[in-house]
Amino acid sequence: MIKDLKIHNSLTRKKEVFKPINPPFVGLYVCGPTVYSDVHMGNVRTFMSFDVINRYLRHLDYKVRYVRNITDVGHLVNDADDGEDKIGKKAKLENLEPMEIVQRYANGFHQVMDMFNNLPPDIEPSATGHIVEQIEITKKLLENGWAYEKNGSVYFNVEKYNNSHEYGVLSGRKIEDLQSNTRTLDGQDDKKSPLDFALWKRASDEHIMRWPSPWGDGFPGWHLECTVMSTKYLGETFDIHGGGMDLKFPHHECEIAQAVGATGKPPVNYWIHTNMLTVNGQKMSKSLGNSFLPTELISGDHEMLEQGYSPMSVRFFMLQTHYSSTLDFSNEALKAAQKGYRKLANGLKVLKTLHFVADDGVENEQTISQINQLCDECYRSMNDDFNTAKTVAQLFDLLKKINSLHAGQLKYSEIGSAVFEKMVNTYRSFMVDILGLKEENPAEVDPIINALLDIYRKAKVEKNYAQVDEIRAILKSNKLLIKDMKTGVDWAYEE
RNA sequence: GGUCACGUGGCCGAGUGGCUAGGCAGUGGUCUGCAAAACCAUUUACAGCGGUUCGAAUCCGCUCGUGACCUCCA
Repeated sequence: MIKDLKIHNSLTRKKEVFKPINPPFVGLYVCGPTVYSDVHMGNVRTFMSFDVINRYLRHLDYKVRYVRNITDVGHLVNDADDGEDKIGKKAKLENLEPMEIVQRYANGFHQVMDMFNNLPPDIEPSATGHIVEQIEITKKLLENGWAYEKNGSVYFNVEKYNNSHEYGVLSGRKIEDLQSNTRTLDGQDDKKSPLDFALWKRASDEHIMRWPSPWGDGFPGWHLECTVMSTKYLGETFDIHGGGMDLKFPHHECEIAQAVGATGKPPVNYWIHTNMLTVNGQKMSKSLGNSFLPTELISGDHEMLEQGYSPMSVRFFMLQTHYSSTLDFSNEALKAAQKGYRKLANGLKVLKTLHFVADDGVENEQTISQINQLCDECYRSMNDDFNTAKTVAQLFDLLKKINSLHAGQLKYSEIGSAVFEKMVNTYRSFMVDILGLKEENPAEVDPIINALLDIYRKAKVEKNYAQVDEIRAILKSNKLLIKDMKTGVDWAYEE
């Protein structure tokens, strides 16, 4: 297996050969959702990108520990001293316990992840489950002199940190620029500098989510949870940390500062940031009101959608683009993706019926080397910073060979059994295991279709074309096609 | 305003110094009772201007345009 994986490291802004700290083990941490509302398709894109990364690392036989958190406290609506917690706010609005909100949206999130065929993480820790650890690291940062307490809140002293370390390494920012550009927000009197961020916040009397601490009742700051949970389960320095590009600053920058402040070590070797999903060129976000929910996309029940699109079509749509590029949503692009996915899925279906049999074909060196190259290129593409778009292109080319075999245009003996097996295995493992594109339609329809096909065959032999056309129409109305080939009759998903 | 990306054919999107990306749509062909599917072939490109180079979509500069981050955000 070709195993020279390169990853674009956001920290160095370069493509680097991936070297795990402790092979074959790999630690992968991805910032999960804040469960105060439904996840939208933009969120889904990020988690899907990391799903493929996780799947590919496993395919390369790395022993991955994939940690993706659930943020259930500490994420504030704004940065003011009396800033409301997102979950607490929603709980008040709906008159529910905060943990009911958390449970509801966490459940929804899991359903969506499952629907798009994302593998679950190995550990899914929550912020509220790690309050003790967050208090401990806050104490440590106070001890080390990187933090200060004011009125029951504890803040990280960014300017002091920047004197001996580089705050802004990840996002490429200079503290002077930040200082001159930071907008003045109301109610930040407790902070020495607007750049400082909260490690621990004092809870006002009406604040629901609160825990006792050495500084009084309060709750942890948002950035702290990821530092605590990533290092707890993956070590003080671990391999890969991922998230959406919009988390680069300030969230991930703060994580680095906290971790370095607490342990003296950089927390992460490779940072991976995925790009945004856009709608008409603009970032999909709840505040802009241009976001689709997964359910809306699938049902087509949204004013901007002309029709519904199946989860696997959407997955394919996203994988046709590199994770680091923006991807724009449009009905045209989605329709094209739906057809493309069906075509690939039909390949998966065809594969089940293909078995190598020695026939009268003559070994064809050119075809053989072509197939070998395509298979190798699948690995090379994925090794090149998880280039799924390029990998998909190889799969389409492999599919042509598979379809040629199926239709009798290419003979088995032209490629030989070894190459045949390689082709079949490569196609299947890249489609199913690595890209996570499974067959969407239930296989249980098979016996009924086969019975219809028997009648169809008989009608064709008897030249009863009226009945032939009728059967085609019946299947077509169920979005299935009949394929007449030299080698026989088969069915396929309509494209 | 600061920082950083991006601008590829009808649409979506890879590529990043010389070698066909791919998908969708279109056109021609093979096959077929007719189709469809499948396969084969094929048309429309690298925002503009200048520079480096034997050679640039790819590197450099400028111009124009779009976006992201700088505030919660995947």
